[in-house]
Amino acid sequence: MLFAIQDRRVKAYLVQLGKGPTRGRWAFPGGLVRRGEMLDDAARRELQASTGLTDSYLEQLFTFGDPSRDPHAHVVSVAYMALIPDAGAVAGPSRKYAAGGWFEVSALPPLAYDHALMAAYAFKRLKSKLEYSNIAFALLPRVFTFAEFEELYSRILVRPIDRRNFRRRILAMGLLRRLKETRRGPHRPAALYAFARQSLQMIEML
Amino acid sequence: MLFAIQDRRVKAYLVQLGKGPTRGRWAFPGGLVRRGEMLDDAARRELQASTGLTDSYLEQLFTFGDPSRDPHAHVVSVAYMALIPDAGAVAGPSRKYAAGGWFEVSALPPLAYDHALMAAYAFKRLKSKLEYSNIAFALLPRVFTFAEFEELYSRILVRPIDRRNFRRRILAMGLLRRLKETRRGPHRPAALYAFARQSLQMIEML
DNA sequence: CCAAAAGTGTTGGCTCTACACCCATGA
DNA sequence: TCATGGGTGTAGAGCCAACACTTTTGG
Repeated sequence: MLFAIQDRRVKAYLVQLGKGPTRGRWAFPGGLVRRGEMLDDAARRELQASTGLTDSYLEQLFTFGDPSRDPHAHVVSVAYMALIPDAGAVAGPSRKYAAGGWFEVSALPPLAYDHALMAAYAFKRLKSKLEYSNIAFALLPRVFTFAEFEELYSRILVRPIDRRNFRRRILAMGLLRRLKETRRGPHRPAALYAFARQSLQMIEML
Repeated sequence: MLFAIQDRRVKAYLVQLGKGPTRGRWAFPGGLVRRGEMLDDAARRELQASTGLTDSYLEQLFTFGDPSRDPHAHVVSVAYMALIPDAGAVAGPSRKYAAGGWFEVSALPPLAYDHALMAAYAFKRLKSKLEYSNIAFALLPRVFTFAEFEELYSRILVRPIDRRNFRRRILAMGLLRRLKETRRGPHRPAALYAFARQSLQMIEML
């Protein structure tokens, strides 16, 4: 399950299934683990195959094993969540799928199998991890303004955030590094920030 | 992976493997999912087979799929954690295992496969869940004194707890119901408590 | 000079922590 | 009456939430 921010919205990448009874339905990309392969490696390989992405934050979520979840056979799926900073980096679906595209997580189309359940699970995890880790680093570009950072939080947590209190807390926490440069635009220039660490660290946050 | 409190210590139930190259090593009980079986059902069935337990809190933890974790074959294991209030309720190991017993989690014997990793993972999860849910209900009998409740927390969190502050917070939270009865002993009788809910609920706690 | 987004402080209430003594009972 | 564990209150500090105006720039 791949997520990214696009047009200031939280979006998920879905593929359209090409054949079989689920033909035409949308779903998260996935595939089979190979014999002798690590689960994480299999997840990375499938992600690369369906989107072209080679580097991204990847995390095991949950394992779904209801025998009726796939009408074909008893399939056990180990769900992974991947996060990327730029939805545009996705190459497009592999030949395996009829189409691929980004959908707002609050308005996903009907999904095949039990993927709606998976999506709910993933989004819940993302939300809670945002509150006690620096996981946002995986969803933002290397360098960003504080406003972008703040909006990410308000979008994922689905609640308004007090700018002043939020800024104070985050900066006191040392989560971000302030850069010397600013971003110039049609209005007052904004200071640029980067994450102090580009790897996951747990923190007491909100 | 089964955990319980015994003699005021946090303990895990281990079985001794009977045959094969891992003969004599201790491990968590486990087994194969049957075709057409739900994962949770399989976990319950294996728990029942190795301990006789039919009811207990059960939660999926994580899926371990390193192909080298089992020298025999590429086995993917979906780890579950079970919690019970009374270590004495375990019937003893099934014929499948040579022996079974309870071990303090801080002093486990060397474990087969990657089970030490699993144990660390489970204990970490238990610790953190204790802080933001009422999961303790699964580790305590129906009725208990506040001292027992408090000791559970200090044992699992591995830190001392201020009795007065802790009591105030927990009671204010409405997590417990105070019963009319008291437990009489060689000293001042202790008020008895029960959980307000006997099912998992998430709460902002500590 | 206007529009738009960036940036900044203070106060009151509340919560948390630190801390030590009295109580009830059985032996 | 003594030993043992059960039960309770308060004050000071720190934290958090609420709240609106000024600054900087480009057009």
